[in-house]
Amino acid sequence: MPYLKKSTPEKEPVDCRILTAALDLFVERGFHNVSVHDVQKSANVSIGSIYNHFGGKEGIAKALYYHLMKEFEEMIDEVISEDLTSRERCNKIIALLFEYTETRRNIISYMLHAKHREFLPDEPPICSSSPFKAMRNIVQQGIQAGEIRQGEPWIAAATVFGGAIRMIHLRLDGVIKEPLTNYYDELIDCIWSGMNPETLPEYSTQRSVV
Amino acid sequence: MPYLKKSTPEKEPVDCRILTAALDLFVERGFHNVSVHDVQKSANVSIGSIYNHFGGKEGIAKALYYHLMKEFEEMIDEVISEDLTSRERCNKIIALLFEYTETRRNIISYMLHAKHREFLPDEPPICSSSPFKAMRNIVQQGIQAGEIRQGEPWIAAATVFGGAIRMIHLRLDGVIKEPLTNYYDELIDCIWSGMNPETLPEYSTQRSVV
DNA sequence: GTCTATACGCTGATAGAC
DNA sequence: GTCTATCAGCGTATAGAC
Repeated sequence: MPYLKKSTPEKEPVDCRILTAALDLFVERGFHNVSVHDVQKSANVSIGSIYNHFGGKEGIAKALYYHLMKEFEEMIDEVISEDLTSRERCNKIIALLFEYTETRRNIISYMLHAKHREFLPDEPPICSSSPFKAMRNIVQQGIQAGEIRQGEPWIAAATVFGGAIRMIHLRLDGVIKEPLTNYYDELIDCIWSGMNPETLPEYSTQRSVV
Repeated sequence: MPYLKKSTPEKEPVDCRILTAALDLFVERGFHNVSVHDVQKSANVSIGSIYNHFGGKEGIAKALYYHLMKEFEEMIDEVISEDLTSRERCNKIIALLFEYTETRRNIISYMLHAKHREFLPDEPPICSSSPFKAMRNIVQQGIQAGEIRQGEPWIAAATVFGGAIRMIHLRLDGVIKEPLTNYYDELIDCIWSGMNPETLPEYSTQRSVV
């Protein structure tokens, strides 16, 4: 399960050390509250080295963005490549996102806030980037296959993934105290069955669709 | 309908001019890419005046945050004070949020991203702030009243409001091109009925619950 | 209370030795 | 490719006149 592989910080190539150090610092203090010197110290590299590899602080942020985006995309692609229904694919993506929110907190945090922080002015917003497009495509295919209820594509995608993304935000902000994985089954059931009291909870019977 | 009242920029008291100018600049360029001089010029005030009123750039951001938070809270309180069911209250809040996303874009944007931008380090994250708590309370009451399906409070709140908030983000990022108000009815239906294809669309028959 | 002019620290970036 | 030393500019904040 090599989704979003973690780079071991010691004895990695220089550019990897820089990126991992920068990731942690950016997420903890925020991009603008981190100086190149901070990254340099934290990564045990010289300033010159940083400028040689990435051309500056913004260069680091961009490289980080592209790198994580690519891994995210690969994760989605792997889910797509498996033989699953569209609904199962949606569920699996949510399960993976929850899992990585717990185990790779900073990666998820950086990706979710990348555009809203003020670096990367020329980059397209993350929600229009290709992994998110792929997620919307999955929902689209589900609608065409009759697995997901008919409707406007944006609304469908937002309804399927909106609750999960919201919970990730709440968890990252420390508002939700328990691991997200505890909430997975019930959330999945809410997504598909809705919040109407007439719809009976089903999640106790259809556990672990993943 | 005085929710989140707009302050007319001309001939307002000085501190109001500063706040409205700062709001626009902060949202457009990002907090850290705006200097005090920028605010000063845009508001037609002197730097000294800014420091007299707010004590610095962070002071402006905080005052703005508290001011908007208070108005947001009043909006929620007004909805609560009306004689509505919990579900209608949820719907109305979503309708209002959509409306203000279209008409007061910068206010919504600032509030949504306030914590994720790097100012206000000591402030509690916005999702744990009182208006958001009030929204979760409404959901809770709906569950107790049997209007909303039983379940874990966080999941219930995230499912009810998550899709809407997600769409607001997509709209603010320019990914969704149409006004959000166009999507209101169908989204509401998805929230309560779920994405299961067996649930029939109802929104054509129960329009304008607000 | 409002303004202008000024100070000074920090930070991104470069030069040049090794 | 890596490092240290150094620079230049920006941006916050203050001092002090009005």
